[in-house]
Amino acid sequence: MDAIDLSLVELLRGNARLSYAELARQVGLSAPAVHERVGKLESGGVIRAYRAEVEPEAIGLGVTALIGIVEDSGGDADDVLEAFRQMPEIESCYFMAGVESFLLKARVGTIAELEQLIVRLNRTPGVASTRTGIALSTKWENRPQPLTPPGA
Amino acid sequence: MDAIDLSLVELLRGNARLSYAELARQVGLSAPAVHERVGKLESGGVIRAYRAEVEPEAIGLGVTALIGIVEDSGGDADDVLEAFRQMPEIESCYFMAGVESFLLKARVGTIAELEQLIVRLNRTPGVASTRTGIALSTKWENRPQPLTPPGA
DNA sequence: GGCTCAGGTCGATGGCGTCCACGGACGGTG
DNA sequence: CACCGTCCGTGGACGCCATCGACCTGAGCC
Repeated sequence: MDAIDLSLVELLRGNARLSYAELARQVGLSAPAVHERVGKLESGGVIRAYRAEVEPEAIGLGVTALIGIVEDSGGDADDVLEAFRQMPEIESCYFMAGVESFLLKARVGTIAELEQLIVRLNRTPGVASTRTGIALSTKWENRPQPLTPPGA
Repeated sequence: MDAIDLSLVELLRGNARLSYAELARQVGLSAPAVHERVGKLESGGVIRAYRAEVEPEAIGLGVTALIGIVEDSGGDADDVLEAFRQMPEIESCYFMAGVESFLLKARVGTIAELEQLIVRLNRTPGVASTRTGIALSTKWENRPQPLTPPGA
């Protein structure tokens, strides 16, 4: 992970469809060299995926909610997690410090679907209670921040 | 936005670096046709960006926090928003229903940096108080959910 | 019917991805 | 010091891909 790798990561976070030739020009290496570096970043787990970022409303997912989960004292966190994983509406899942063990970001089409999701969550074994906040609008999301090399 | 557009979006959400030729094979059109469709999806705002998804720890951003913001009664939400926008640590920003007007997802390198960020947030004009939760681990994030055509 | 337009296919061409052989820099070893 | 792997890069070659223009086809409308 040197400065060139960092530049490549930053370039690809900004635009994942840049060609290797273009990346090569930007970092001052040849295309095969860049190809190899990016390959190593991928297989080394630094780059996890390349994703198109889509306007959620355009694909019928207009409702965003953030849901805090309080765990049952007797429950097993792994089982709860597995149950969450089965629910495709849950886009993100964080294990949190605090009373609410999990924070979920969910995306659904309608408030009715959100209601159904919350019911399902509350019925899930290991879940004691839920607390839902609705996002009225998303100002921005997953904005890449400029990379400062570790130790700068 | 027909079924083919939806497939293209779904394919690109899964892997943004697919070639037009490969997309064409998957949806059963010619490459130029796919090229034109994807171009329209981009310029129509359905596809907002293509991003590489990076392991945050690998680029020195090991601490994830979710911060709720209570607004000052006298403040202007736009000014607050603009102040948030200037803080690169804030990756996502939702305008919420409820007492806490905003929910922020922030990513920093160390707890010390998080402390500094919280101090800056509390000093921001228009911000009455903040409430910070720390993510101990990210189970998953921005998982694309299977697309169901609107009305299915 | 015949016009027009949207949206597709086909063919050509220049650039790109990717494989391979080669070469210099570096560090450990007789 | 000379020697020799190893790492990491370059340059060339070749086939595939992106992209443009020309043409085709079906739907909607005078």
